[in-house]
Amino acid sequence: MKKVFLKDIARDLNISKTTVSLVLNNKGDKNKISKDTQQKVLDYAKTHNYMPNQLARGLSRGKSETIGLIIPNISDTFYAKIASRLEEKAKDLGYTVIFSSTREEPKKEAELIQAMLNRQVEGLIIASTQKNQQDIKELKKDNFPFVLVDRHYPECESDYVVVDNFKGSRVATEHLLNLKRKKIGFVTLKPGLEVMNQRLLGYRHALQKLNIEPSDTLVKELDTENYKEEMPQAIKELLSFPNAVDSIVFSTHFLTASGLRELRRFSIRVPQEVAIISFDQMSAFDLVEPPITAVIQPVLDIGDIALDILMKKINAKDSIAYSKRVLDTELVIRKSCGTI
Amino acid sequence: MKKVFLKDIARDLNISKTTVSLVLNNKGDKNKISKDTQQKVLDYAKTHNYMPNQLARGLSRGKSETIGLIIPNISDTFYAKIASRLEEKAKDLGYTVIFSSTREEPKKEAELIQAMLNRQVEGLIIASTQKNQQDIKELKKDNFPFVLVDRHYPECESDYVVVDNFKGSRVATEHLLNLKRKKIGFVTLKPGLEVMNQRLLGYRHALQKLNIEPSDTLVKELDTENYKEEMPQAIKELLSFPNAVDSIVFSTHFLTASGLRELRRFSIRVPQEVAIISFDQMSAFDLVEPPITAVIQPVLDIGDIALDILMKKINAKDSIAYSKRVLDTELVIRKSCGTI
DNA sequence: CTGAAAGCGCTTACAG
DNA sequence: CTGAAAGCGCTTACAG
Repeated sequence: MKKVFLKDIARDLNISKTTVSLVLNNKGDKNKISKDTQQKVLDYAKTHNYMPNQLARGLSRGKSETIGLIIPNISDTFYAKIASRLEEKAKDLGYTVIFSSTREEPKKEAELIQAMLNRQVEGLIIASTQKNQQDIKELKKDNFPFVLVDRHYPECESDYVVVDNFKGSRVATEHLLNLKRKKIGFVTLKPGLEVMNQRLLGYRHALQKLNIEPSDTLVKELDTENYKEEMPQAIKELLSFPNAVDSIVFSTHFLTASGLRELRRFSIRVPQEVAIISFDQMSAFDLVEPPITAVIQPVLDIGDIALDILMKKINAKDSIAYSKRVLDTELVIRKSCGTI
Repeated sequence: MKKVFLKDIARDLNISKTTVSLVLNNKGDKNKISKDTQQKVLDYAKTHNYMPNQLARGLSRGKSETIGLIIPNISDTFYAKIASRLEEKAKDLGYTVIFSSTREEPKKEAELIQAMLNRQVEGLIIASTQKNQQDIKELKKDNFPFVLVDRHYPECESDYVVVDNFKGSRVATEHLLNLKRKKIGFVTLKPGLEVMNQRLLGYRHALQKLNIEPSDTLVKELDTENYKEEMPQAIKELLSFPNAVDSIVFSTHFLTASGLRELRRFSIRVPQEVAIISFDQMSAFDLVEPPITAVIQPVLDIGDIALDILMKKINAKDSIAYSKRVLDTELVIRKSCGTI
């Protein structure tokens, strides 16, 4: 199959490249190209399987029909689901998505944004490291279309779609309190992510409402890279004096999985001795023993809404107001918190 | 930040675009551009944050520095991991990866391949629907660099890196047999995927070696789309006359998860009444009760090797011999098969 | 040492 | 109804 170009069609049909291009872009009627010519072009293109070079087209029209997705890690189920959804939706709109992972490194995030811009993406969807306000501001200044997902910069106005982390975490903690748990531990990641901070605040708030002063020793902050190594110590400390927790809130799915492994190793019965609850989940959390009660995020909605907003931005001539969406989480009660 | 182009640098520095381009592409020395000029260009580029338009560059050089990844579904943990690995490695080589999901539809696969070619990807990594030999052959004929992962076409020579599904499944079944299980069911997807076929054959082979004739009623083939709806019936049939299985092999991770849910619903004790083993796994399979014995695939290796092969193909002037890699799986024994 | 010019494969005002 | 020409932003033989 020889590759066929515009000029080949033009030559073989004895017409100009202009005419061919117009017809192929459905601008034949508007430009009053005779039905006859149009048909000839269409037929030729079909039989010779003509396919335009998107690089050339993009360069010429100044648009690439590509959007970029920047996330911490495509192999995290949460982001993979968002990516999957975005890709499906975007394809329907004629857009391709290119993705890249930051591995939580702000430097990489900065590079990736640049790389994507170089590739002339028309818009960006970013789950930021939240340590890169600089570049986000830059994008804003250039009026470049982008929407933040999962994580945004509270001090820096922009389009975003996130989840109410504070509330989700508060509700989770209250669930434990309602079940008469008093000593509630909180296992999370080292500060740096506003998302995690909000979850911590939600936990604190729930306790304070009941006049329980949340002791700092009840909060364990692990390193994103080394959480598996640090988990045993964290769990051990939570289990012993002065903590001796009767329940633990884990601030994200992989911490829950890791924490549960340790609880098992210490032969702690869940939920009898220690109840656990997870912010966010993995696909087998309902099969785990006990099935894990979790705060669920509306992943698909996040993808849908983010793309909607982005497309609006891309297609808007003038700058339009920011869309700020904060979605609710859902508490799925299984068995890891027991009953009263 | 105004965007700056080659011509801007040339104008401001009073030199030609040629010189600027040469310097920026590290061809300054080779072309004997004076150190002085080079430095000026570099400085200017740096301070003005010059970034080349990749569309233009790609068009001009005839290469896009992009590779395409076509998979059934990016939100499947298996493919997500491959994607993650590929992306990381590719980035180091200066390549961007664009991905798209086929949702197991051969028609979509065909479209996606075309779309990627239009975008001038330099190579393709494909986990095919295995119902699209047509397009694969086309790629071969055009001598276009591509490597098949996870699934290949046995009758159609090409580069590929897959796993020994037959052996993996045989080993899994033998594990059950060694534990004195006699009535072994097999839950898989409807025919169409050679991968699944191999796993079925591996299961059959293990039984036949012990002169057990594998009854067809022991094999349940579910629909990829509706497996959740079909699972209850399948499990029910396996549990009752004439099957009354004492163990089940599930041919892929999500079937295992779904099947286990049903076994629970029927209050079947695993592994006492029915042992289960899973081909492929999910991240929480070690936390499930009982922790699930599984055949593990070397995902990272698949990604690494596939990319290696692809890059070799891309960089080869002449056509080179096909690389056909069949990797071994690993049996991770946990508790879902019990002991003797 | 450096530059003018052609070319990559398209699109699109503009002219007739 | 249709075409010649310029242009998108680069790269790269070629000439001097």
